[in-house]
Amino acid sequence: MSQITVTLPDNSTRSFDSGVTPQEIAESIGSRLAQDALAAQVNGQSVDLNVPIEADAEVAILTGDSPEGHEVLLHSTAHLMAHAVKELFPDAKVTIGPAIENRFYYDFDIDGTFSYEDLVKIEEKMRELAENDHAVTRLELRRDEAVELFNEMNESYKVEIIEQIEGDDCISAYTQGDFTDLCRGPHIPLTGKIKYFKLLNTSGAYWRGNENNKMLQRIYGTAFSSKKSLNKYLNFLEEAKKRDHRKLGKELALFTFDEEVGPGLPLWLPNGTVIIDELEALAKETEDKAEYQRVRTPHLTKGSLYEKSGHLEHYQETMYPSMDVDGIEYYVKPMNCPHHHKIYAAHPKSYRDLPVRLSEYGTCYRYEKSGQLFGLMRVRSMQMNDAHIYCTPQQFKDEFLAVCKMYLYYFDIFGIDKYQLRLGLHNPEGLGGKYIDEPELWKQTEAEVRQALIEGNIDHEEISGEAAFYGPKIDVQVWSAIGKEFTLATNQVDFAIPKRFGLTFTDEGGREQTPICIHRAPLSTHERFVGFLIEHYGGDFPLWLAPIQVAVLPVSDKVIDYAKNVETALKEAGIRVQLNGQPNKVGAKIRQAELQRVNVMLVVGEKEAQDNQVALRRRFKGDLGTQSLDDVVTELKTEIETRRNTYRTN
RNA sequence: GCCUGCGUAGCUCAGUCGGUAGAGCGCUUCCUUGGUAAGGAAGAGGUCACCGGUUCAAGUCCGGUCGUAGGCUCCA
Repeated sequence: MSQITVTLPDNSTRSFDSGVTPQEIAESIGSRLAQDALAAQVNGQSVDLNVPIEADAEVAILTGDSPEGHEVLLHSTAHLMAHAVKELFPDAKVTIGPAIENRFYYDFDIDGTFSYEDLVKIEEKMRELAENDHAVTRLELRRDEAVELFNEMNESYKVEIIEQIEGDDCISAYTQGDFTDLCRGPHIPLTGKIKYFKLLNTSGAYWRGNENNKMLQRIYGTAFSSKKSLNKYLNFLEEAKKRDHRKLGKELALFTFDEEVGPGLPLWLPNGTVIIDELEALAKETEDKAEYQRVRTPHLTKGSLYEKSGHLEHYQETMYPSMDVDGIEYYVKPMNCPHHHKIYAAHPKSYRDLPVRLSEYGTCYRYEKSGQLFGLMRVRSMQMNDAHIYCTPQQFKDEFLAVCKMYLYYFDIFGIDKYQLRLGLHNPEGLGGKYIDEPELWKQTEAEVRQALIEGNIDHEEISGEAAFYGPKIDVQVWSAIGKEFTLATNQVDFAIPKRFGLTFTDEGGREQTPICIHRAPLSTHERFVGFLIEHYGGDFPLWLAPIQVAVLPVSDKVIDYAKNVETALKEAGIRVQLNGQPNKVGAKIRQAELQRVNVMLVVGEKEAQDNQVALRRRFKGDLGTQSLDDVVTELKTEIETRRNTYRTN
């Protein structure tokens, strides 16, 4: 028998007989590794542990600690769950059951639904099947054999999948006990390797995600290779719930919804409005520096404008129904762009006027389907941090980059470091339908955008079929505390609508030309951005954003007059202050301030009153001793004015 | 929009077998005047989401509507 050389991840090499399996390699390294091994990677390809290796190869043994190994574990646990469901509900048909980030799911076609009690039973059955330690074996079939096998089992969804698998590759299935499932693999070798798992929740899910298809029943679950990491994940889910902006929004009295007002229509309470005002102040300051001009436009507009802009054609289902005014159709506006185009068109433009940058905190209304609404993150009335930049083709790259840089400037202020920039491109099949039919312009604009990003050294990912109907766009994705993904900032290039609106400028040679338009909303909508910030900060806003910046806590009523002086001094310095004059002990007042997440507490008693001092206490830092009132005011003012983001030290 | 769960005081929640509603926090008043996360007492506060049905009797059972939660799909 010939020998082969196996290279391990630490670059060490070992010799084995040809035909050695990853399991045997793991055993030769150590019994602990052999026990923990779930699958292997051979030359970067994930494979089962019992696949013979015939030639020299790079081999990595996968345990649940690696992302790839964890994925195998999750996927195998999905199979275990399907196995359990088939035992308990023989009429259920299996469909798909992939691993997703830290979780897995499996969709079943069953009569009725899964109840919470069913979940408990399924989990029990899974434990039983795991303890039986069934071998998981791979089966390789020709297409016709596979169709026959799954037809016999009456698994029509699997047959549909097999028929759509491309290429002539053999089709694989995995069997454990009485359960066989179509699957590419790899899988763990024994069900006994699955020890720490939990089913999380159920939901409906359309077959292939298409709402015209049958609704299946989905079960989500999770699995880990140790009890510790499972508990860590479950604990993370609990902690995330505490950061949920809907919960914190209620606790901190930031916003509310009212049944009689309507779903998706938030009411901003005074505390939340403070945050919005601060964001607007930041945006105005930044946009002034970048030479934007502010404009205002109406909430209502004739339908004919949206016919011209293409919104009625491309966007109508997310617009509120029209209203009849004097026999003419009007709509509440879903976007500000057509109005801004009209402002551009109000006066003739020379190339000397460009770029024109029009900004507005414009209120828009969008009819989102009821099931889509989600706290502040997806609402039906919203205020955008919107602007449209009109420029010459020569100016385009610089303007585009300046917009991207503005995102990064904001993200730095807010300490947002987990985000992903996505460049959405058109796909040629969508031309004339989803996308404006200008193939050459698409190519040219996309190339320029890509070039601008490269020159600006801005990391991004390109996604085909994700453009706006009038041009390529950049979305900045972020994740909420509970793991939902959202588009925060957005930035779109529009080479089409300015032409439709007849927007022009006169160039150096006296010729009329059409400007390019950049749509941009770096701070998203007020609603979504505040929702995101609540979760980002976990309710502990930096001082400049905090609705209540300072709480003044008199030790007793004897010093209430001095406490009022302190309050006045802070107010005069432009600091948002709350005096707690309740007849309580100072401990109780501190507790109240802490629960409201007030970062700065000024305790004042007779000692402080004597020589104009305050005892400073800060959240996460505790008692910081007595200081002069003037010094504290100066310090706080600086912290607020510089929008410092570093006070939280834990 | 679709599937499933939930809806009781301002908030968090209890309410068993169908017999007309409870706690803690918060709020108001009074007592206490205090030194870094809860001092004490009393009081007010409810169309049990809404509409209808079953029943001698409905917070509880049934149907519908609205809202909300978790998903599917889309999006700022």
